[in-house]
Amino acid sequence: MNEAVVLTPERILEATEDVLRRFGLAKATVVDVARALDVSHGSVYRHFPSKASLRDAVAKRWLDRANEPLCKIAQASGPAPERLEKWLRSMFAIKQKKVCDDPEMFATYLALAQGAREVVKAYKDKQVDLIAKILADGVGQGTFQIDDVKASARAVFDATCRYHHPAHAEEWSESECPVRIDALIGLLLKGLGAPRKH
Amino acid sequence: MNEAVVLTPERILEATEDVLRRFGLAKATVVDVARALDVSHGSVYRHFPSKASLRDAVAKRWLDRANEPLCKIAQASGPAPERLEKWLRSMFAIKQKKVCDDPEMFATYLALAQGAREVVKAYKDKQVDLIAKILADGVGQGTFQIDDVKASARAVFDATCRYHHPAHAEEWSESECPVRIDALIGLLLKGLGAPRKH
DNA sequence: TGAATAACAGATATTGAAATCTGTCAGCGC
DNA sequence: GCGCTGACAGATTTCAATATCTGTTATTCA
Repeated sequence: MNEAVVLTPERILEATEDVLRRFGLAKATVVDVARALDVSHGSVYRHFPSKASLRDAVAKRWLDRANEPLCKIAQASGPAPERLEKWLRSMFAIKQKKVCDDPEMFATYLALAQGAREVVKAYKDKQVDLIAKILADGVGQGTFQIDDVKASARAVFDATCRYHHPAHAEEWSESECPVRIDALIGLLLKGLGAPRKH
Repeated sequence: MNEAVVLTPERILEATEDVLRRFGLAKATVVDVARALDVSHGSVYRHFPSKASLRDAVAKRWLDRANEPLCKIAQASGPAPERLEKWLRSMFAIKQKKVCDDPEMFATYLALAQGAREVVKAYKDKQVDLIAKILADGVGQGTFQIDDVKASARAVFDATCRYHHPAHAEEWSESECPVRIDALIGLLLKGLGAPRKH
């Protein structure tokens, strides 16, 4: 009965992800999670005040993991336009990969995210901050001409929403997508005041 | 029994819209439509081969009606940048108005549209064509600098998706929306090569 | 003493039988 | 004859009884 192992929030989150993977969001219950850990479901409530808070924590873990590579790009050095393009393409690629690799799990996390608005908002705000970081670098380098960095970062985030917001995930596999992404990124870079080489 | 009035597709569509308004998409049945027209439901099937085709026709009517004012703007004359801005803002306003005025009916039509992919695709393509028309005018006027008008039109459409795609309708009422729309439109106009008169 | 439990109430989900709906078609009546 | 009807089969939906789940708490046990 796992008597040597203490029950931690971390282990509960791990088990919850397993249960979600196996049963999906609709079928996953706190009782399932407890069963997977071989404890009573009451014990789970000692570490998370509600099922909703447990779901929020899982969502946060997932989003934070997905954000890691983007943080690295934003904090790197180099010409801002290239870095912004790389950042955007990475973001699209990360999402696209998640859908392709395991559409079912993606759907599960998507549904999960819909109930964790606060967490999602923080995640989006962080992404806008990362874009703003790159834009600010570009202004410093003279490659971007921007009045309001924060507002422009938000505009870039909004403008690319078709290729990162999960509501549009179904359309990411269309064949014209890459060409359209190229056109969009080109338009945005030009709008930020970065002359396109070639 | 309405003996003087012939049963036409038009009358059926009218009745279907009424039924949808009253019962919503989930509850609306062909039997309801027939009852509203005081005919047997078999008669409806004389004019529409299936419930799906009836729904498609209703969706098309609705979308076409919504598109009318935008066609006018695209076909008007005047400086392209101003016209594009007006076109985009009108598009946002039309959608936003629909959500505000009757959120329930909007949800109904949204669900309806999800099942009428062909119709929706045609509608979107038409909107991209309208944008392309304005862009081409701008190129002729020297106010836009664009390599590929068609691709740029699509990029503008994609970039503004957050403010016209119904998947984002819930966010349209947020207080920062207007300011974010301003930033987005500014960025796009700059990207199209139109110098902003501040 | 403090982490875990087991029993519990109210809320939510499942299930299968009954009702309704979709789509078809032979026939009625204008 | 032509447009409509009404009855029908199979698919889908409803509904209410039944089971399960969430969140709480008094109790156990180490």
